Amino acid sequence: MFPQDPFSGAPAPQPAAPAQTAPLLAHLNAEQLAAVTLPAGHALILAGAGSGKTRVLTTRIAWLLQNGLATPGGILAVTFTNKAAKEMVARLTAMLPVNVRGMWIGTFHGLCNRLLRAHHKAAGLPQAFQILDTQDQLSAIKRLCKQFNVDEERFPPKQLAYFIAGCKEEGMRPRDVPAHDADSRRKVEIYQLYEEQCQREGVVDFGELMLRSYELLRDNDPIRAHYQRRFAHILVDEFQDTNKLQYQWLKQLAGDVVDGRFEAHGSVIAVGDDDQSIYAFRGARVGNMTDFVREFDVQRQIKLEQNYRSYSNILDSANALISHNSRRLGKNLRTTQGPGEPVRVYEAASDFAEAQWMVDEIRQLVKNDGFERREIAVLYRSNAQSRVIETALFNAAVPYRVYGGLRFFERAEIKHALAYLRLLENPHDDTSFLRVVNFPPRGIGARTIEVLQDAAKSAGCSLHDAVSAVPGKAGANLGAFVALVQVLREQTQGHTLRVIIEQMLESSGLVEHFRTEKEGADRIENLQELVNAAESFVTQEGFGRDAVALPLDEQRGTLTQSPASQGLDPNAPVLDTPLPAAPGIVDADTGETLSPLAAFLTHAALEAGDNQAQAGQDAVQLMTVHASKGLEFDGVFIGGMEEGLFPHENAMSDRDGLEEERRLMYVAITRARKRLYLSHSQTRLLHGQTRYNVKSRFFDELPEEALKWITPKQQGFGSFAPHSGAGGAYGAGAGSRFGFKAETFASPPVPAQKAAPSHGLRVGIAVFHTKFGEGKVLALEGTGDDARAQVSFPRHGTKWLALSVAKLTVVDG
DNA sequence: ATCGGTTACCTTTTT
DNA sequence: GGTAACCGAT
Repeated sequence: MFPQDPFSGAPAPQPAAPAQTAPLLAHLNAEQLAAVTLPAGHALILAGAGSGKTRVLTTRIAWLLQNGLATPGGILAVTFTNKAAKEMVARLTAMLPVNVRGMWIGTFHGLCNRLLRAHHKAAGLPQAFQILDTQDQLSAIKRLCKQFNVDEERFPPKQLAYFIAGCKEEGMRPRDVPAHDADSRRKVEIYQLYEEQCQREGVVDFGELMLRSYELLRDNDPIRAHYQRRFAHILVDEFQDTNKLQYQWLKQLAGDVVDGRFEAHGSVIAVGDDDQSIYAFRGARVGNMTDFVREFDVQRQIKLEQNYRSYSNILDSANALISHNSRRLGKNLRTTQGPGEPVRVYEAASDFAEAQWMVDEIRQLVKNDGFERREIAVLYRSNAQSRVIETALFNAAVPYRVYGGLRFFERAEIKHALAYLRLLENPHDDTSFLRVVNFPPRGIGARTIEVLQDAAKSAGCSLHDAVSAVPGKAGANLGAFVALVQVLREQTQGHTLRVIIEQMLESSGLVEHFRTEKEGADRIENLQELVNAAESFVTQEGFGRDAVALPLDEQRGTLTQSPASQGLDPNAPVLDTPLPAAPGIVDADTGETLSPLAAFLTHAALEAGDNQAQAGQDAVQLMTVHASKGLEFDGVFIGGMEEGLFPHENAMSDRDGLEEERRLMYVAITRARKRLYLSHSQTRLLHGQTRYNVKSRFFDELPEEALKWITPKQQGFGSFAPHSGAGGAYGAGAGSRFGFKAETFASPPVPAQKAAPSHGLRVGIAVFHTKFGEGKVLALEGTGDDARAQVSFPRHGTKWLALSVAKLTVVDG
C-alpha cells in the first residue's frame, strides 16, 4: 500500500524539512530521530526504560501533522492508563498549535467506549449503557448465583468473575469456550446467564467494552471500512501489555485478512519493552510483539537503548537484575552519566523501623540535598504495605500523597450515590437498584427482596418493573422507593449536573443517614466532593472535550474518497451522516449525545479517580510498583524487599511468575534518577500477625559494587515501639483523615460560562430534528462546538443533542 | 422480618 | 483497617 523504503534501518531522508520542523527534531538522538521520521509502514520500537519513549511517540505525531503526512482526524493513539493518555495530549498541545480534539487519543477502554456509544445500535446496546467496575461485576455475579442456585462453595463468585473476564480477554463468547467436564460446562452456563443478565439490564463490564467493540468492527463492514480508512496512523503505547483481544482489535482497525493473509491498510507503530511486561496476570501477551512482527510483516525495528534518566549505578543494577530472565528480546540500557551515588540497602528489625528509616532519609534528602518532596517516591509491592509508611510520615509531619488503594469513585458512599444517579438514567439497572433500595434503611429487608426477585424472574423483567407485583406492606415500601426515584427524575429534568446531584443527596436521605452515623462526617465530606467532581467534570476537560465534534470538512480526516456509505450496505444508515471527529458520546447517526449525567457516570466508571494528579502541594509520592510504571523520580525507595512479598508468594507458582516479579523489580529500579534505596525487614505485621521474612533473592542478583549496605543504628526507635494489641492502634480515631488528604476534587468551582450562545436557541422554544421530529428545548449547556441542548420529543422522549452534529432547526411559533 | 452490632476474611498487581 | 456476611435483639 505504501511504497517501501529500500533502506531498512536508516532514517528516512525527508524532502527538505520545513524550517519550523527543526525545533521539533532538535535534541533527538539518532535512534529517536529514526523512530520519529519513520516512513509509512509498520514498525516496532523497542523502547527501554527512560529512553524517551513518550517523547518519541508525541514527536512522531507532531512531525506527521506538521509535514502534512497526516491530519488530526487520521491519528489514533492508544495507551493503557488514563495518565499516559493525558500526558500525551498535554505534550502534544505544548508542541503544536493543533486541535488535539480531532485525534483519537485514549485508553483501549476509553476508545472502545467511544466506538460503542457512537454505534450503539449496531452494537446492540442502549446509548446510555452503564459500565460495571470490578465490584459491580462481582455483585452482579453473586446475585446471579443466588438466582440460579449456584453452589457458591464449589463456584466462588470471585473465581467466576475471574473466569469470565479471562474468557473475554481471549475473545471468547460462551459458545467458544471449550468445556469438557461437568464443572467447566457449568461455568460456561453461568457465563452465558451472566451475559443475558447484563444485556437485559443495559450494562457492560470492562471486558465487554473491548469484546463488544471488537465484534462491532469485525461484523460490520461499513463501520470497519470507515475507521480503517480514517486511521491511517495507529500508534500503540506499552504494546507488551496488550492481551489477545486488544491485539485482534488493533488488527481489525489496521486491515483485513485476504486469502488467509493479513493485509494492513494503514501504518501501525507499536512501542513496547518486553522487560517491562508486568500484566501477564491479567492476560497480557508479550508474544504479541513477535506476532506483530510476523503478521504485519514489519520491516523496521528500532531499539532505543540510550537512557537519559538514571546514573549508572542504578542502571547497572537494573541491567544485572533483568539479565537473570530468560526469553528476552535482548536489549541493554546505557547511559553517559557517571556512576552517581551507590544504591543504599537497609535491613530493618521491623516494618516500623523500616518506615522510620525511610522518613529519616527523606527528611535528609529534602534538607541536605535539596530534593523536592514530590520528586521522592516510596514504592511497594502491595497496597497493604502503605499504612505503616503513611503513619510514619504522618507522625513526622511530612506531607505525602497515596496513589491507588481505595479510589474516590470506589468508596462505598460514593458508589451508593452513583447508584441513585444511575437509576435516574436507567431504572432497569438491577445492580444499582439492589445497592440502594434499602440504603438508607427504609423497611425493605432480605425477604422482600427475595419476593421481588422471584416476581421479576418469572415475569422476565427488571426489578423496577416487578415492584407492582409485590403485595402488602412490603410492596408499598418498594413502591415508595420507586416513586422517590421517579420524583427525583422529574424534579431534576433539565437541571445542571450539580443541582441533580445535590437534589439526589438530599431526597435519597444519604446525607441525613450519614449525619447520624458516628463516622459519617468523612462520608458526607466525600459526598460533597462528588459535587465538586461533577462540577469540574462539566466545566473542565471532561464532558465538553469528549462531546465535541469538528466541522464537517475536518471530519473526513484522511478520507480521499467518499465514505464507506456508497454501495456497501443499503441497510447501514449509520455512515450516511459523516462521523464526528471525536464522537466520544455522540450517536453517529442522530447526533444524540449522552446527558451530562450519563457522561459523568461513564467518566466515573472509566476513571476511578486518579484525577488528583496535579494538586499543588509538594508531597512525597506513595504507590505500588505497578502504579509507578511510566513515572520517574529523583529519589526512589523500594520497601519490603522480602521473600514472599517481593517476589510475592502468590506469583511464584511457575517460572513465568518469578520472571514477571523480576520485571516488576526492574520497573521499580528504573524509576529512579539520582538516588535509589532498597530495604527489607526481619519482621512484618501482616493482617494483624507478625511474620518473619528473609531478604529477597533479588539482592543476590544485583551487582555488589553498585550497592552500599547500611547498618541500622543500635538505638531503639522509641516512638515506634510496636503497640500492644492488634496491629494499628495508632490511627487518630475520628480525625484519622490525615491532614494531607489529597484534595482530590477540591478545585475551586469554575465560574459559569458566560459566552454568548451562537446557535440561537433558547429554553422553551420549539425545534425540529430530522429523525425525532418536533420537540421542545428544556435546557442548554456549553458553547461553540461543545454546545448541546436537552430537547423533549413527544415520540422519542427527552434527549441531549450535540448542536454541532444534530440538525436542529427552530420552528416558528 | 428488620435492624444494628458482631465476626471473618481480606490482599498481588488494574482498565 | 475496611468491608461483607452472619447473628441475635427488637
